[in-house]
Amino acid sequence: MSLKANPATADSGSAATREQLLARATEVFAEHGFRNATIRDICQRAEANVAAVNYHFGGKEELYGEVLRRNFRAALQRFPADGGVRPDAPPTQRLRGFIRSFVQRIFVTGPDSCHGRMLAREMVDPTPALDTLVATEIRSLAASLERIVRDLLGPKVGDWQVRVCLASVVSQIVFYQHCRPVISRLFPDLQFDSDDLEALVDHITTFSLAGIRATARRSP
Amino acid sequence: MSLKANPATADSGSAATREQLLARATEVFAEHGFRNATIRDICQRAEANVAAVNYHFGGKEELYGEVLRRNFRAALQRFPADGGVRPDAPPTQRLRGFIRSFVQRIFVTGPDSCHGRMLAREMVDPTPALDTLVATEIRSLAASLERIVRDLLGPKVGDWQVRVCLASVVSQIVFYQHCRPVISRLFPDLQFDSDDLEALVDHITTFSLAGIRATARRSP
DNA sequence: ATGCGTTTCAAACATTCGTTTGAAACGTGA
DNA sequence: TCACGTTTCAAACGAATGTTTGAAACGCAT
Repeated sequence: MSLKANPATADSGSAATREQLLARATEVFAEHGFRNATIRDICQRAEANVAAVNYHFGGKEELYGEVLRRNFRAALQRFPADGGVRPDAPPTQRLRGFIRSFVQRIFVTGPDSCHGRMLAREMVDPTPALDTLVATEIRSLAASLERIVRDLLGPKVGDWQVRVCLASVVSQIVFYQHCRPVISRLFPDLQFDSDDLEALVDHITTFSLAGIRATARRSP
Repeated sequence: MSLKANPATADSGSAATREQLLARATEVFAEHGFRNATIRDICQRAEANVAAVNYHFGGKEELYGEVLRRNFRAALQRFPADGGVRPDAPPTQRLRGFIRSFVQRIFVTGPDSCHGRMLAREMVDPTPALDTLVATEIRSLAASLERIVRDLLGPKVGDWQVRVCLASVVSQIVFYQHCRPVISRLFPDLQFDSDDLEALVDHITTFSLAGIRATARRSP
């Protein structure tokens, strides 16, 4: 609060430092989580001083919040929730689009892969940033899947059945993110190239469609 | 290595201290994970000295390994993998038994709930203890589900299809463990009493059976 | 070139961590 | 009661952490 100015409006070399900090912090937070990530590690990779984070963002927590929001939005922009399928397409196709985009967000390599790992870490050590993320991003994502599932289930199926179907669909996707350490140890030779990924999308879509229809059949 | 004796054979008050350390360490490791759990916290709850962990177990990591193995076995003993269903029962019933036991292990309250949280933490920060756990416990658990799924899929379905079906079944269960922070934020009023739990087992079983059969129909 | 707000920097601060240490307390067989 | 191995304890150690600090370097309008 003492000699801190308004770095947000600065656009000289300061902005470059800010960008480097955000980029490297993304890596470090994804690798170690919020708590175990160290400012020194971030600043070293960004070739900045240890005080840079506090100067530009006010602290570790504020930096983390910005990193999390930024990367989630970037991933959602690269792989939109609808998977490129028109809203007026039949629900089976919309389901496939949703699953396809979600799988891509999970399996993408490179910098965009960080958001999934950060989100996975939020599941075991939630930070205040998760509340914001759920409210601003995840809730609308869930709502878009809910519309698809409701269209598939029909109007007579209750909210509870809808919710557990949502869970059954999403779970099959995020499983490959959240349980990777067990999967890779159980099946060390198992890998997913881009063809396998399409096959995986097919599988999850088929599996889910059958499951949803069976639920609809059993419910009313 | 200096003045450490052989505490394992001691059965005086020393054994009580050891048990308290194991019990309290279970709580603390489940709450904070291996890295963020502190020996001081554990020893304070166990009403023991900070040096007790090093004396009785040799270090934090050894204590953690013992806690993890112990609790996983305890949960698996309380809720056996087959769910109390005979091995010669039809595969649909065996699937339901497997799912039912798994759901109970995930949703159980009290001390036995710790092993699920610890395992969830291993998914984002694997420790050497995970390798042991996969080799000794999880692999056989996966094998027992694989037998069920193979019986349901039939002999003509390939290994890849079997594996993704395994994933689809297990994922729906562990989802409620791994994504609880998001679920509770999306649906704050959602809770699972014991009736809901049975309904959830029904749902996952129905959903999975339909999914597996659809996969079998599509595969050969 | 000068002055001033902005940005960087090395150093230090206050905590917290796992572990070690050496002595004190304890328990038990002789 | 005594002696000795076992267990507990308070204290301290060394390393690592987020943050603060005050000065130095920088950049640009005047």
